[in-house]
Amino acid sequence: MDQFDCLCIRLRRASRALTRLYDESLSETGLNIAQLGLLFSVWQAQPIAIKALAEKNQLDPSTLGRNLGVLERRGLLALSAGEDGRTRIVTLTQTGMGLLVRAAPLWESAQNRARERLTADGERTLRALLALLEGDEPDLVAGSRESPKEES
Amino acid sequence: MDQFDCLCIRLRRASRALTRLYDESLSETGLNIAQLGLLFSVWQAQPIAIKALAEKNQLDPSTLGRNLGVLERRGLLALSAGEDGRTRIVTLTQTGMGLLVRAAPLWESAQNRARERLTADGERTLRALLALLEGDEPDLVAGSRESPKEES
DNA sequence: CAGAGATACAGGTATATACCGGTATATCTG
DNA sequence: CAGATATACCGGTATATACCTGTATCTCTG
Repeated sequence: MDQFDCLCIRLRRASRALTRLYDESLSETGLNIAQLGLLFSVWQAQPIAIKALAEKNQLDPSTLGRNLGVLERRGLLALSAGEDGRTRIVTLTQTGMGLLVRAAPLWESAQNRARERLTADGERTLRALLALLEGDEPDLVAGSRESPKEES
Repeated sequence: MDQFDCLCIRLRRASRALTRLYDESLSETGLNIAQLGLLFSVWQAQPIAIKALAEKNQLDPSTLGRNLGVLERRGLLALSAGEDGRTRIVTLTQTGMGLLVRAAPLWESAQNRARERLTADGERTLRALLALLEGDEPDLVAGSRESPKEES
């Protein structure tokens, strides 16, 4: 029972290690992988309210709100009032889009380094397992890539 | 290219989700899964210096130091000076040991819930993949459980 | 043994993360 | 339409995480 043998602890440990790997690749952009993922997510979904973006990313809305604040202060995205007066609408700025483009090859390099640590087969399985853990539709082992849209 | 298709982002998302699952099970103990893992790790390795414990857990030493501080303030573990005047030695207190014992069944319940989301086969593969990501010896696919000791 | 270098930690700063409670706005109901 | 309820967000609080810098201690070298 080395290291607790706790799935969660192991997943957290792997998550930290992998985060360090990606963050290192991204360092020259001043972004970490969490921020890059958020920028990308906004780009995909904009304009989008905080709540919806939080669901899409499985993040607590208040957590997401603060994370967005960091990126807004750097001028990478904009928060504006929605038609529904309660909501705040997130969009990417030109600066944010530019940084996203500039970060892309660095991200790819990190992704490749990560892949080197996984066999191709292992990677496919990992994706399926992560989907399970994330609570997606149990797509397991299926290599079906083009799910047209998440029901969000 | 749903959701960035970034291994790191997906791993982080899964880590958050799984953490919430375990934390929920542990809530009545006032511990989260990170703290429980730390207590367990101390129990296994005590007496141990912060640096060594950090390596064992693949945590930044300063991060670990602060995390230990939280548990020390709750009286769950003790920090004392080592023979080497630079080091601080961590040991579990009686209270800490008691809480560890009390938390065990709750942790097991969480672990079982986590397993329900994974097939048994998937779990074995996940472990192997996590080992890869964590940089352990590439044990992949081997079901060998009893590795006598980590080289730490 | 004295000074140089290495090591272990503490603390500053910043971000990520979650929960809870408060406020503003929207929607529903009588 | 007024009051009740629901929703979206914000800010407080706490913890997790990492990097960088400073300080104390140890070790090595001349």
